[in-house]
Amino acid sequence: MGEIKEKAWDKSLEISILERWKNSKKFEFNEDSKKEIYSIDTPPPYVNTPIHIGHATTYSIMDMIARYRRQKGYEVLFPLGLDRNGIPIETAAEKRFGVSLIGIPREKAIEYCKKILEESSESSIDSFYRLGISFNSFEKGDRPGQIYYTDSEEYRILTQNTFIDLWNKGLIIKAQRINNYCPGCRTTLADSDIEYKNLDSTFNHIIFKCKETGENLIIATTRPELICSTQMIIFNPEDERYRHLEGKTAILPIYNREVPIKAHPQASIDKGTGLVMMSSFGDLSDIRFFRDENLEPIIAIGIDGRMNENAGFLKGLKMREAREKIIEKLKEEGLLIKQEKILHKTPICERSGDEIEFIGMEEFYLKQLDFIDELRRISEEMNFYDKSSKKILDDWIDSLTTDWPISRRRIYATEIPVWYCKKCGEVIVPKEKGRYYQPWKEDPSIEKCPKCGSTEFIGDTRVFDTWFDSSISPLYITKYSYDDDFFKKAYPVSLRPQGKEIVRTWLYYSILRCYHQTGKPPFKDVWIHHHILDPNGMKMSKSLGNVIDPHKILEKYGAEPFRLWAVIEGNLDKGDFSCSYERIEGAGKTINKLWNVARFVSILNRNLDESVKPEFNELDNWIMHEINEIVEYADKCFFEYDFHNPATTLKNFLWESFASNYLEMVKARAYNGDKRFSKEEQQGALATLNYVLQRILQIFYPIIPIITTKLFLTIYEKDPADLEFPKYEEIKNKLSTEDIVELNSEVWKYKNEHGIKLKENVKRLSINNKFKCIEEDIRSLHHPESIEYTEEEKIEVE
RNA sequence: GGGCCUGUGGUCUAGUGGCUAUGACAUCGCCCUUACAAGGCGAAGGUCCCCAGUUCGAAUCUGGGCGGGCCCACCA
Repeated sequence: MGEIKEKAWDKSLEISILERWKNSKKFEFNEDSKKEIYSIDTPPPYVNTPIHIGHATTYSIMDMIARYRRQKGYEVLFPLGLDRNGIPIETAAEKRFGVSLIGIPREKAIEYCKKILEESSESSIDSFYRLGISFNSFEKGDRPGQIYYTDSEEYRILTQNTFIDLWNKGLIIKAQRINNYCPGCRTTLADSDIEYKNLDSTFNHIIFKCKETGENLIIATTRPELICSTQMIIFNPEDERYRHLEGKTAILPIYNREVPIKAHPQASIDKGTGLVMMSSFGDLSDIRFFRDENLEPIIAIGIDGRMNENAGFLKGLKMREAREKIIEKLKEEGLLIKQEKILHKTPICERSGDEIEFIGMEEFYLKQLDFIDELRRISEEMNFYDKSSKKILDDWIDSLTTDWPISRRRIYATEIPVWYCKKCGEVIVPKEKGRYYQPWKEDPSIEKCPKCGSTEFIGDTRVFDTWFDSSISPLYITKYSYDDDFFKKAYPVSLRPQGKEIVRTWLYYSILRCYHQTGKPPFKDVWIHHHILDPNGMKMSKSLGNVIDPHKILEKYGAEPFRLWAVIEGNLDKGDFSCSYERIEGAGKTINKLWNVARFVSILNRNLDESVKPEFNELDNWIMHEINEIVEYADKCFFEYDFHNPATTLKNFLWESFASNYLEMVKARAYNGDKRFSKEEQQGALATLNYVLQRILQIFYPIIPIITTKLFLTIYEKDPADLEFPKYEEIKNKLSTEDIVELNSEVWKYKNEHGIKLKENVKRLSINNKFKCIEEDIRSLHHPESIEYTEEEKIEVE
């Protein structure tokens, strides 16, 4: 038994515990353990950006999950992965070194990316350490539980292996399709890479001619540069104004090409002039329209983002320039009769912010539309926390309309392991798995083309979409294709914790990819968290400049007030909540209260006498009963990833029931300075204090592990990490919390109103006879000259 | 345009049919009480967004309206 010396908890005390964890390797994953595995597929944070408050919060909660599961006897797999592939790394390198990675030798470009990765130092790892996150390891390596990089050879090999599998199963298609294309990143994008933004645009009213009647047809469009690729003019079938045009022909201005006019419900009567030019392609709806109507697209924008020969005099211009030029020309010729400013929901690239174009290109696709029913079925097998989050996934699956384009014309990512025969164009995918392929700089491992016998090949220069990598993290951490025995034990992964905003990417793609590889769902449980907002309830974003750096919070308050705040403030799987410095500070008060309660108990423990058998009274039974109710409640909630409600309950218990009421009433008995109590009664008080305190510390341990470890080690010389989660014990009690609180409150109120000091006497106390069993405790706290017991519930003080 | 969520004292929040609506922060008053003044006790503060309905009874259920948020979508 040790005694707590420091008068208050201070964040400087955190370091010794953090060091202890680091040095003891306590949380390392033991592959040989006989325990059931509980695995967590942590979201790999991007390495070149420091973690923000949302990361700090959600990783803290993941840590609570991991620690609780260890208390419950699981072997917990809790690795940290770092995402190091993709466009953000390239962009960072371009910015840092002032170069464009496109157009320079690829080796050089990769070198720049590696340099920026080295420089980015992994400050996030230090933040996780300071938050007390109990990852299995803080060292990089290939053993289960160690830190992994998504750009490591092992990870990239796994990505390529899965591609080879998919290719062999016929699930990869190479096809020329219309794609989302980002002119800034110069690559094809999936629908999930796109967001919509309200941008200013101009509605241009332009004169077309009807060939048969010679009348002017006024058409409003935001994309005049696409007149050259227009293949049809439509109006709504209900639109009286244009019904006579059905089946007639329109003549495009400037280009003088003839296109049919047709009634079609996609045109709405009250938009623009009611006449719409259908171009290839102004937006996604056009793509569907051309497909449905069997129209031949005229592609006018090239992969360099410039107009091509189909645009005639606009050839070579960028889209914006072309728009200006054609507007000028239309004005000159008197064909532009009106311009109005509108806000237009414009598809833009999530990464670069450039406006998306729709361009036909040959890309690799992973089939997904054929599997939608299966994906829905295996999604049913996973438990969602909170349940309502599953709808985000269902909605996304329902809205899929195309297969997943997985090839990107970029540099720093996993290479697509494909070569082409120079002579006949045959696609060559390597047979051998387990090697890292870089087709842009090496030859395939075959001598000659199986089709034409040619010996000359050309490697594909493209890479995979970053999600094609990160979607197999559940396979990687369970050593899929590297260690079959381990994989069998560890897959499916127990938990996927992730943000709601990447349900359509990370979660969805993980389900798709793992389904293709294993036929099974990747996870047992999915915990979807919402967002931490700024103090004004606004989304935090770099552009708004309202991002709160967790380093500042850690420096000011330390990890523990922050961690407690993260679960007290709200239920992150039920909704967003705001970050607030005052509340974090407020949580610090509870940390300090816990410290002092424990300190007080540790001081009272000087009176402990193991040789005396403790005798418990109804006050002791009451508080022991109460803490056991919380043990049971917390166990149930923690199991379902709810830390908020038990933390709130336990916090109130600590302040009210335990500190303000039980401790105050039992002080005299625990000291027993004037020997009013028997030795057995005194030991009953001390045993109860320690019983309750240990349980409080153990329930709080997953949430605030640093202070609870410190206290437990000092007072009880045990590490709570080595202890099981406390078991519920049934303790019969006669008195309730309401009884005790009401009694004390009435007396305190009376004394307060009558200017009587707390240790002074009151004349008479009239209380229900149920309190008789704790008479001495009541006497020693309130000092009544006489006590009357009645049948009434009413409490009277005089 | 569609879907989901949401509206409770100054601020945040609990509360899915029942006594006088929970708690925290902030405010005010009193108090050094053998741990904690980063504490204790107490007080003040609310038309539970609005309207209508169901019910003996509505913050809670239903319909409508207003406000806020998020996601999705083919508006030229």
